[in-house]
Amino acid sequence: MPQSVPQAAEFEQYLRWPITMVPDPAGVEESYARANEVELEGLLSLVGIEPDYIYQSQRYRTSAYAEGIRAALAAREQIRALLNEHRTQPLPDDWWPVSVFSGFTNKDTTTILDWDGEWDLTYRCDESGTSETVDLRTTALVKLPWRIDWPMRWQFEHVDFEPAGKDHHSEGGSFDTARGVSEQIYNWKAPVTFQYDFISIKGRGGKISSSSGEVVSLRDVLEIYEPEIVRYLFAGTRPNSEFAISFDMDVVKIYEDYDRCERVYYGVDEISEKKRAKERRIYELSQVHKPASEAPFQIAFRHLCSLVQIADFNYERALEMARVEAGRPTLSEADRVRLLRRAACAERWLADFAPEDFRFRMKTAEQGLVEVGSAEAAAIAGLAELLKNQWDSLTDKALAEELYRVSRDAGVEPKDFFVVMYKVLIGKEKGPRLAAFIRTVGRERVVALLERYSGDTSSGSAGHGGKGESNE
RNA sequence: GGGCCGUUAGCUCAGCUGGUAGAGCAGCAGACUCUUAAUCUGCGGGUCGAAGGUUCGAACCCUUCACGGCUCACCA
Repeated sequence: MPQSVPQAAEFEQYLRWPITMVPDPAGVEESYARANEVELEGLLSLVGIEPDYIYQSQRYRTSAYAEGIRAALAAREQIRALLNEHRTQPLPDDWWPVSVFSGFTNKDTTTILDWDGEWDLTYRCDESGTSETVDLRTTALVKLPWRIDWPMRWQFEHVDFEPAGKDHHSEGGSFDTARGVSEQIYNWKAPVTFQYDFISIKGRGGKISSSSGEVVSLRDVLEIYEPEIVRYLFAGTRPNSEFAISFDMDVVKIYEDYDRCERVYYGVDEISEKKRAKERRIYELSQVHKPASEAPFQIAFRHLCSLVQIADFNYERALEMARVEAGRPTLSEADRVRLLRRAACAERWLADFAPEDFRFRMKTAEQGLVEVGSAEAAAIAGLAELLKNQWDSLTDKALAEELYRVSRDAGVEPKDFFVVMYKVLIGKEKGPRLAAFIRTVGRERVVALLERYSGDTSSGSAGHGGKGESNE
């Protein structure tokens, strides 16, 4: 019973039913099967995949496969022999190349009694003990098992290209037997194929496991990665090699890799001609829409993580900070849309997967003060003074130097001063590189936080404390 | 048991149709005293899992072996 079904007990009754007849647990779609289709189709379009869908359930429901099913029945012994080639246990004597759902209980617990050589199939419902004869041309109850269903559909839909996972491509796997069935029974040449490897998930903190039943879907991936980057993961990896979609620190690296690929594509980064051609192609394949004519404005993911937090998760403000930093007059609408989504991914990642070191929240003037010693208070006051008076002339580098000067003037070890500053600004002992951080946060906000320490002083002491927990 | 895929610098991996090996991260050093995977610069010699073979020449081809992982023989 999948985790996505909250009413597990109530749904017990549908076990062994065709999934197309099981109701949607959410009560929205016509069936559980359809609900899953709708979900997937919606997600696929987000990454730019918009196929014409063929619904097998409709094919079966309308008896479109009647000919194919009859052909399988007629070739019963031939198919049995083909399948037995790769089986440890030969198929039992009463085996038929079809499976039947009971018209009485909807379950697949049935026994086939007879086939008349044409369209009539007689079966018994094991639970009710009732028998009936159905016509293949009108019934929706008769299906082909996978290894026969697959080749039958190759012929029916005229499939000439179908890659598949390595489970199908193992010797004796379903592609193997399907090829035989397709060519010998259905007179259809097996499609061109290749084998792709599996994709795994990394960095979800051990929660993901088959035993817990937690499943990671494209939806989860898209909460962390932009659609283009999801495509990039696939475009940049050979199909037949395994890779993992990471939710841990690798996320930062993947974003950086993608951004570099983008810069190469637009000729911003120089690279050898050989590699360039490859990177360009990977970039093209990664796009959901046509690549823009101009290089998009980039904000590094890791930097955006900081900006988004400084801006208290107001994405627009985060982008505005980045724009100002980069000295750009404006942001194009396309850039805005893209970066807002990236900001949302950053927030999601910070909340769910980022190491603690990445996370912080700006202190507000309403929050209580942290304890600081008198010397430290003096240093803070000195810095506040400096920021008020010389803000416009301070570069990152100049400010960094001033930080040392200010703290030494007040008789505070720079190392301790940094700790105090982080506590004052974000309530932690560490944080982003201080000088650049202060400049990004902005004068008003920093000064407002610092000036609160100008008045009375208490005799606290700045404590130390190791902090090095990382999850793995 | 069969099949597939790996085994390249500490780590993660690139190396197209063979010409004697590379990128990121870490690490080290330096940008006046530094703080996290948000700055910049310089530095890395690893018997390319092992042994044979083909070749003028192999990490890339062939054979065998070792180790690791996945997969099939139930189901869609």
